[in-house]
Amino acid sequence: MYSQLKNIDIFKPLTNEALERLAAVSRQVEHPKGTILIHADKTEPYFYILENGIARAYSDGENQQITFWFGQNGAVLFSFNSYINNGPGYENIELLEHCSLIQIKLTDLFLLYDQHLEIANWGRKIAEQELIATERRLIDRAFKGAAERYQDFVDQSPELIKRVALKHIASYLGVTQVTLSRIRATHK
Amino acid sequence: MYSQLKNIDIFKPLTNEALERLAAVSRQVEHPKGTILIHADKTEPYFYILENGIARAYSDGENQQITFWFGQNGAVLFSFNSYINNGPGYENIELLEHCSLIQIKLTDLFLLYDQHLEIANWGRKIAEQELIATERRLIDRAFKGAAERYQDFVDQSPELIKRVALKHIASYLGVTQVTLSRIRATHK
DNA sequence: ATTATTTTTTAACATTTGTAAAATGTTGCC
DNA sequence: GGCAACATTTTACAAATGTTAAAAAATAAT
Repeated sequence: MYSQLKNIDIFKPLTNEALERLAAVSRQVEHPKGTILIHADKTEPYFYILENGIARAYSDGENQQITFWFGQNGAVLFSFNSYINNGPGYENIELLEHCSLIQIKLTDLFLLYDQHLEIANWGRKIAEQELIATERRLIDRAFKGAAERYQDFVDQSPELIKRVALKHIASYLGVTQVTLSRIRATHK
Repeated sequence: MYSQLKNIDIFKPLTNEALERLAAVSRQVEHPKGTILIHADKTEPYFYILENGIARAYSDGENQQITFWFGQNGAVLFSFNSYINNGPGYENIELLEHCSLIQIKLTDLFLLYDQHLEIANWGRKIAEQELIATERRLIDRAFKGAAERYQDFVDQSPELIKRVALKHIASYLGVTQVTLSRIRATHK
């Protein structure tokens, strides 16, 4: 396990000693495309790191499903509210392809946070990086039109454009699929 | 300083020992209404906790200014990108009233993060709470219309409605001031 | 108190985006 | 191949929001 974690970007800042502590509570899992790894309204007990494949987080509304996050190689994947407040979350996470993941039980991870300074700071940085990315998206929604957001997405996530259904990308960008189609028809 | 921090919500989970370590690097400051405490495009060296008063974070666009955050009693206040990546940020933070704040130098805080397990986890939780709040807002934008977002804001932040200019609230809610006026005219 | 300045509302019109439904394209399976 | 299921685009129309400008109201300054 240790030698496997070593190759994943998110673990690279860690010393060998910290990595071993994490490796001791990690195990590798694989799940087929279509698996719902995290369920809304449940307190989910696991934290994952995506080794291979892609996933999306979405919430269910009245008559729509909103995708608000995509994860690729190296992304951390967890129920925000289970992880942060130990309560049921609002998001589902679906694997869009066959995925291999590192799985860590949240109780094990929390124990390490309370015991190991370096791992606590590693967890702090994970939250901070997610935070800054999420706030950037909120601000981009205000400053950029839908067409520009689409273009940014194409530029910054060429893999996702190829591999993810446009209906998911549309809701991620904050528009309907019809609007996204119109944008694509115009800007090419 | 120690006895002062003790009364601020955000410090309450801490043990006396940790609180003393933080108190040792904290100092109280006051600034008048209108002060720009954090400047966009600058690496800001301080972290603040708002003791009294209200503040907003905003970014400047071509011909508009977008407010994307409000802080009240107990809020943490810092340049995201200075704090997280030690680089210049994108936000300005303006005090909307005369404010008293606790000021901590980021270099001092980072030193504590690297020395003190409890404080590292305290910092982790700060980022996590901001993260979950920010993501909730992003999702609310997708599921709720502008009128409902306004009503939620009125319900959840009655103080801000009273004390903050509507033009700032409009951009916080993701609409123009004209649209907010229309919503207010209809829903009363 | 009066004037000046800023904020908020209102109006008219333009634009964008949404909704619903049909048409077309794609994928996988037998 | 051909059918079924699903994804994407297109069309026509409706609704929501934006833009610009001006009036009204509120706030601050002298």
